[in-house]
Amino acid sequence: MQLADNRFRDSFFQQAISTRVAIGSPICDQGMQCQHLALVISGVARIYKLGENGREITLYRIGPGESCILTASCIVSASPFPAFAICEEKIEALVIDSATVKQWTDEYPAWRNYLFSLISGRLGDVISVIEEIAFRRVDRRLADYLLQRGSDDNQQHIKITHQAIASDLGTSREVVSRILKDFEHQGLISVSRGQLQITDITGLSNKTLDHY
Amino acid sequence: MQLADNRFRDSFFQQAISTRVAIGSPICDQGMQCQHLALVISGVARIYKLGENGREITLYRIGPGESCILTASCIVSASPFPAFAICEEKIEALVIDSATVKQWTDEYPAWRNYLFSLISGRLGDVISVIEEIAFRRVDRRLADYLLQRGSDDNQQHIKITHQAIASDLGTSREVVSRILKDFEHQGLISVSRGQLQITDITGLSNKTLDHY
DNA sequence: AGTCCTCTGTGACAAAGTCACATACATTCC
DNA sequence: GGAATGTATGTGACTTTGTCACAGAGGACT
Repeated sequence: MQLADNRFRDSFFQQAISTRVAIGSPICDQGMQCQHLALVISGVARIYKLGENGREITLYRIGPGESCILTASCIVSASPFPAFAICEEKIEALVIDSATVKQWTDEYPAWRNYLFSLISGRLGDVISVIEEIAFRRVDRRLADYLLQRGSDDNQQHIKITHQAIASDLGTSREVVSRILKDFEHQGLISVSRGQLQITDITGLSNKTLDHY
Repeated sequence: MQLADNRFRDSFFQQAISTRVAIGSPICDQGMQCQHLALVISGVARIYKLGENGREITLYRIGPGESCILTASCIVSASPFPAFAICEEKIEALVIDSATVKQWTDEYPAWRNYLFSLISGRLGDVISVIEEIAFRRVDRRLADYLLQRGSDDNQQHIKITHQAIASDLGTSREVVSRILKDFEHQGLISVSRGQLQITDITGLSNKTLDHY
């Protein structure tokens, strides 16, 4: 977002309250009415759905420069928050109360565009999730997931539990464990408690292909 | 949407072009850049995803008074349309080109709010779809689906093929056929070619319950 | 009657999810 | 060091869901 408008910049720094959220803390719970919009400066939040069977699925994550658009969407349409949000990496954020959000939306085009583009982006994210879970096999999605995670750190070393992977992909821990073991037997990765290592990137990449 | 603002009303009727879409016609294809926003006056459009295996899943439908918010989202963020849209019931619509949409968004608060609430609504719809396919069993979802369809016409008579149901639910035709046959054996419905009849609403309602 | 075309049924199999456990690893506390 | 505790992973049996390759069945039209 551009803070080109001086008036807006003033108002922004006047209204925004800085906060910190500790890792693991819940941010929003399903059914909450959102009174504030949080703009993330640093850290990561994970937005997810919780099924009655206890399974989870990650809808998307929010990083620096982004803000929880579900919150914004709730504020604008005054509907309850339809998911859960939790802090994954220590968050610094600027908090703006809902009345101010609305006011800015009326007054500042730049702010308006920022909100619109955030919502659009999330809508796209969420539709991608649908495509994944509705049409793609778990082993291929898992391969994709590992490659993506591995490319963060360029050592292809990933520190995560099977349960956490399952929660991201919206499947169960047993399924993840089984497939990881398969991958290991095929020499693509090596797994140990709470972490794993990709040993054959090209081999793993082939596993992501949908046409068998 | 309120047309309270006279200036807006004038501009609206000046810019909006009336169109009709025949049943079965495609409206948007995946990957398209949207140049227009369509406001549905009458009729229904179905927005869906298509998997490489040929399966489909319905994201949501658009009825009178609504408009394809994906289109709006594409216009605002200039990204390609991420799904398919097809006309299910003969549509009358008002078409507005994207430049006008943007202009109105800047000028008219009512229009802005309308767009925001549409996007929020769709985001909610799509998240509900995720919840369904990620966590609920197909038989329960199918029972829900039938009850909902049946309550349109209050005779609980539904004219639809198994394939169409499968496309709505994001599963395959065989699965739907199997479960429908189960329901029939349990005396809940009776099926015939291209249509079915609910014979035991309470029995079918019990099938929707997630706790076994 | 026969000829299309679409819709539905079926059986065998593969993939995914569930359940009830058994182990294995890591940390902390004697 | 060793025991206890808590979390993470492994496993087998089973159900549900998805896939494939067909076989029929029901209408519509000549």
